[in-house]
Amino acid sequence: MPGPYRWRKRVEGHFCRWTMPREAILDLLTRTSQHLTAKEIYASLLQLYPGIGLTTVYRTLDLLEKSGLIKKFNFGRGENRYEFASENKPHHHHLICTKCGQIIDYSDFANEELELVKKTAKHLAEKYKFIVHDHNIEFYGLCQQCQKRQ
Amino acid sequence: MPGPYRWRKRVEGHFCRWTMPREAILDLLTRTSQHLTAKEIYASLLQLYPGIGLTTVYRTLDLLEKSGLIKKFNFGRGENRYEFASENKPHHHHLICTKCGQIIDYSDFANEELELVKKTAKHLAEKYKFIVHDHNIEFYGLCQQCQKRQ
DNA sequence: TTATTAATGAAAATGGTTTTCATTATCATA
DNA sequence: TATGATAATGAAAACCATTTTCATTAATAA
Ligand SMILES: [Mn+2]
Ligand SMILES: [Mn+2]
Ligand SMILES: [Zn+2]
Ligand SMILES: [Zn+2]
Repeated sequence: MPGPYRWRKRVEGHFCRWTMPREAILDLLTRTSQHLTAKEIYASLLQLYPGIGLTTVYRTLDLLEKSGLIKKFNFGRGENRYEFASENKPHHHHLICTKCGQIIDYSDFANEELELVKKTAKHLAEKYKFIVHDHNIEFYGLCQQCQKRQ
Repeated sequence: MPGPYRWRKRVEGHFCRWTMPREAILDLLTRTSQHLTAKEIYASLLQLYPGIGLTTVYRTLDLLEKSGLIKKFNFGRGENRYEFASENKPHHHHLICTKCGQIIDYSDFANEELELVKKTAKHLAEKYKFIVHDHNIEFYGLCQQCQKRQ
């Protein structure tokens, strides 16, 4: 019920009404570096905001994604994961451990990668008349811990 | 019940027993250029093999994927899609239309891409002690038809 | 303050996938 | 070729992330 609505101004125009659950969900995502599922977000907010519903979490995540404030990922483990996105935050991709599910953000070789991505996107636009809006790059393998334990 | 079991020899060692459903599913995937869902495979085989069960399709796809004969993709539309994979088949990535779901294979700039991927993988191995086994690149956007209609 | 109606949350529904379990079919062995 | 051990199958039920429904609540404009 409280809430200074820190995000209201930055979010104006995207939403008809700005509410407590929306504030809480967006705020949580801006504070964590993790890639959370809807259930994890729900569980985390339940302490602060006992009345919140999982349905609202799903609906809010959809809205936030559609307005470009967050990004949705499916790392192939059944549930979607979300992370905050903004212009300030540097463009990055993911390293996914196929054993434990750990996700590492990396942005190495961002320039070279961007160059290749741009070039490819331009080429694909010509060859297939396909307009590229976004791209996704991910590496799959084993994290350090999972290499150790066999 | 018939079936010359065309794939048995190439598949030896991966499976305890080679069966009609396994032959049929693998054969279908080698014959199509599409990225099929379990249900699509099931529907397609039902004509040829009326007794087949969707459960078996799911189980077989898991096995085929684990033995590296096919690849599993989640293009963010709820169901997984599968495609045949082999050394002969050139390495490629995907262009996904976010409106109609069409999937286009492309392998342009494969050399440059592979170079960057290798370099990045090596760097990530050093920096994060992460062993890269595979990678995935996809472009999202609008196909030609979907650009036209609106 | 009030009225409008967008947003919420509980419960039920949905849909892809997995599990269970009795039956069937494969294949090594005789 | 016949046989037995057991891997594989398929129908039904369970599972689980997500969506839909609908009565209630709360945000905002007037
Ligand atoms: Mn990330
Ligand atoms: Mn493909
Ligand atoms: Zn790991
Ligand atoms: Zn399209």
